[in-house]
Amino acid sequence: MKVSTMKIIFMGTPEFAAESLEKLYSVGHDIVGVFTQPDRPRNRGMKTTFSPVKQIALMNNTPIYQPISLKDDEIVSVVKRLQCDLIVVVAYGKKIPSDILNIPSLGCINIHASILPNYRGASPIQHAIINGDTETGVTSQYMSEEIDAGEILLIKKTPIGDDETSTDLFSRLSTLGAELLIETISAIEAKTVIPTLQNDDDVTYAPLLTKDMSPIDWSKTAHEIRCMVRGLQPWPTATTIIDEKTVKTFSVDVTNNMTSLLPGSIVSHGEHGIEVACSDGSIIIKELQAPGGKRMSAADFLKGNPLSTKHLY
RNA sequence: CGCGGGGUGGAGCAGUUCGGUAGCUCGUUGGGCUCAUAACCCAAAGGUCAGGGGUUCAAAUCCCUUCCCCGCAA
Repeated sequence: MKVSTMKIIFMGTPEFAAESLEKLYSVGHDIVGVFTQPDRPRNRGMKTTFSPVKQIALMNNTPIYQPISLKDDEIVSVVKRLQCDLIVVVAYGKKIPSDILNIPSLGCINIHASILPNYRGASPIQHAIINGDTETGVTSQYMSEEIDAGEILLIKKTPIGDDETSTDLFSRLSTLGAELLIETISAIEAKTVIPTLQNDDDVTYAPLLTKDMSPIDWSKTAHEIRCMVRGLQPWPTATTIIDEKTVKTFSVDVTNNMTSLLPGSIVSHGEHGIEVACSDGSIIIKELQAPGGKRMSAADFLKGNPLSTKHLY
């Protein structure tokens, strides 16, 4: 793809954003500065690790900025001094104040992992799966004060696979988002895109996921439970309690079996997994993870953990 | 030095509190049974108990230490 280079400031933090940044470099844009969240001690052992975006920026010798807050006159003047044409924000992790949004001549664009105005907010990918949607996508927008409420530039759609987890979708949409970003920049440059206001009537939100959402509610339908299990990965993950152990469930199948047992009752268990009754039939837990242990098939789990309960919670 | 769980034949686990014959559910291999089916029966092989050091007549088990895995928290 032929594009003339543009001076761009990139703001982003996680893996999802890193792919977009890589694509910008590979297409040949001039990245004059990268903003990412400050290094913090994370993970076991509290070791400080660099964000995926920072790692990419380091490899390309781009100046990196990790301000604690963007609402800072000094930061505003730093952004001005970089003299960029465009600011690109992908999963940065903080709101961008209007003082900064107004700086670049071509504006400030953002890649969001849903078909806006659906699923504004922190977890669009997971909510699309949890709700059982069959299609999602990525949207590029001009940024507005209100989060994810800007004028829409371009949209790329993709079907959601029946087996797909949020982890899978994250990976696919980060690639799709990177492609959309490049196309959007070209379109802005060529002035071939007409920004469209979002339709307020269609707005939905995808709030931050929390651990309270983890426990599986067996009184839901098999389909609903399966969507939760797929959507809540890799965090916070759907859980259930087997013999007083809270186990994470990673993979479940919907069966055609009808059962009169109460939701949560174990219908059968063995080589095929653990079959559990829900409101409209049953599902089979195929892959799980016990406390302290690794992820394994339900069949393996049963070899060392014979069930003594007849009910899950 | 953030908190905690774990490492035991090929897989999943018990045994560690209170040191004393290496155990369970599977898998594998051989045989039997059956019209047939690894469904069932019989038998066998397979282990540096994560690594190193120490205590002891004796260590999977107690003490010190290194490495690796997992969860929480951020």
